[in-house]
Amino acid sequence: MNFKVPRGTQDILPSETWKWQQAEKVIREVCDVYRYKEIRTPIFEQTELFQRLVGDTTDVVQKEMYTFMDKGNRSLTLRPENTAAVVRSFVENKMFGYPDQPVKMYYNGPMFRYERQQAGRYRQFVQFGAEVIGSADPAIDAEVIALALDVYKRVGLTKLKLVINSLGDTECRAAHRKALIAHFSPHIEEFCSDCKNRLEKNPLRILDCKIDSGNPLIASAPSLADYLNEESVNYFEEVKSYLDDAGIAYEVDANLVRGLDYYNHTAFEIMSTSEGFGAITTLCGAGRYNGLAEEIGGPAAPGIGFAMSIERLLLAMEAEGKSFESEPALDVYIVTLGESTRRPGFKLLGELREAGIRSDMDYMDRKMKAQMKSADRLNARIVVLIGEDELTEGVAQLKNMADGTQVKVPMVELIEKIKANLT
RNA sequence: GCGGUCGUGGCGAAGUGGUUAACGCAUCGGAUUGUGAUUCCGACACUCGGGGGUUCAAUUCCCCUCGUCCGCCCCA
Repeated sequence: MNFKVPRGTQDILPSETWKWQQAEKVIREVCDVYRYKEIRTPIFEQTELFQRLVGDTTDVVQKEMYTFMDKGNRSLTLRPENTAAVVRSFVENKMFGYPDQPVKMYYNGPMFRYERQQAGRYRQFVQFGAEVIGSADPAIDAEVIALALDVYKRVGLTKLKLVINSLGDTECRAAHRKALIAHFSPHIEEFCSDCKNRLEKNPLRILDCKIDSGNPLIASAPSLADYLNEESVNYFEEVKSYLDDAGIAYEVDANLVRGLDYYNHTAFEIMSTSEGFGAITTLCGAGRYNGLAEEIGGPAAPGIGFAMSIERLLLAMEAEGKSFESEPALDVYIVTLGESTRRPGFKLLGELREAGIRSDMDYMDRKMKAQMKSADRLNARIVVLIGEDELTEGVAQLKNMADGTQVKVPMVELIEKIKANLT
């Protein structure tokens, strides 16, 4: 074979699509209950949108984007995440003028990041996410968290951990940033090369560094929590109390920093605690992004949202031994014997399908025995057998595959009989 | 971008420097002129990811390359 899927991508085969459809069905149902409406934005956007909103210093923008020039010499990028696009659409379509505020939306679709593949990480992956734009009510933060958790709950996941933190507003982040630079600067030589770069660009990320996590300067670093202003502290307290009221357990991690620049105030992650899940345990990442709409010329419109990977949701289900209900079985398999019976069989097949009965027949010119085998393998509940004799008699054999019983039924009554047998 | 691992039929999986590359599953045909199980019989890789080299001889040794999976960074 000369062709292969591009690295980091995968085919989702017919034998696998059922569980994807089930996962997506759960998502739609939960979002419907929460009154979130689906939004579908393009797969690619202007490169600058991501540079501006996701942030120039982030790994996503610096080394993970699929960027290309189109024939009009425009720089476009396959979306690495979808919040930027949703905010763009919110502003572009003047959703801030909608009477029902805040605007609650969800999306589900492929995202692209140029990374080396490993368990639970792909170059093309599917993210489901929800965004609420227009409200800065701490209750909506709790609602968004609850929505994400409900999806996991509905697919049966229980080994989860919710971690939250407050990143504060721009004012406290600036003060904290200054303090971090002052703290690390004198000793920056002790840190890894990435952290040296982070010092000026985004010192907050040093706290998150896995390489330098043992360095005592990390533990002694000024905590963002100490720099939160009163408003930010109050907001965070409110969010937590809403979670408490909702009976949602969480863990506060002062070092939780998200990888994208636009986050402020509430940040959270949902991780799998299932053993043997692999190195990557983050199922869902999220945060509040007040000010993002203004960043691209829109009005002040605070927002919050999360994104979760369907691949990882499915992996987590597997790790916890959870699965969806199995696919519905084939109702009827038509077995024909002899050339003259094929056309009547095919005609019957059409009638069955018109009646909404899941049915199929042989297209491989198989012998009768092999057709029966096919019916068995396909898990057909009923086999309708038409031979030359049945044809001249105007009947068909109706065989119940579960108990092996077989009755002769006049063709005119066949569909009714089958329906009765299937219920 | 870095590190490790692996690459044999549709799938799983042995194997050896040398005459016809095990086996299991699946598939197809037959034993059974029109019936799903089991059993039995038969069929099914001019070829061992690709290229180059060493050798009388390479699937097996060496190099390169492509790809897989896993891990690091980072993330979903």
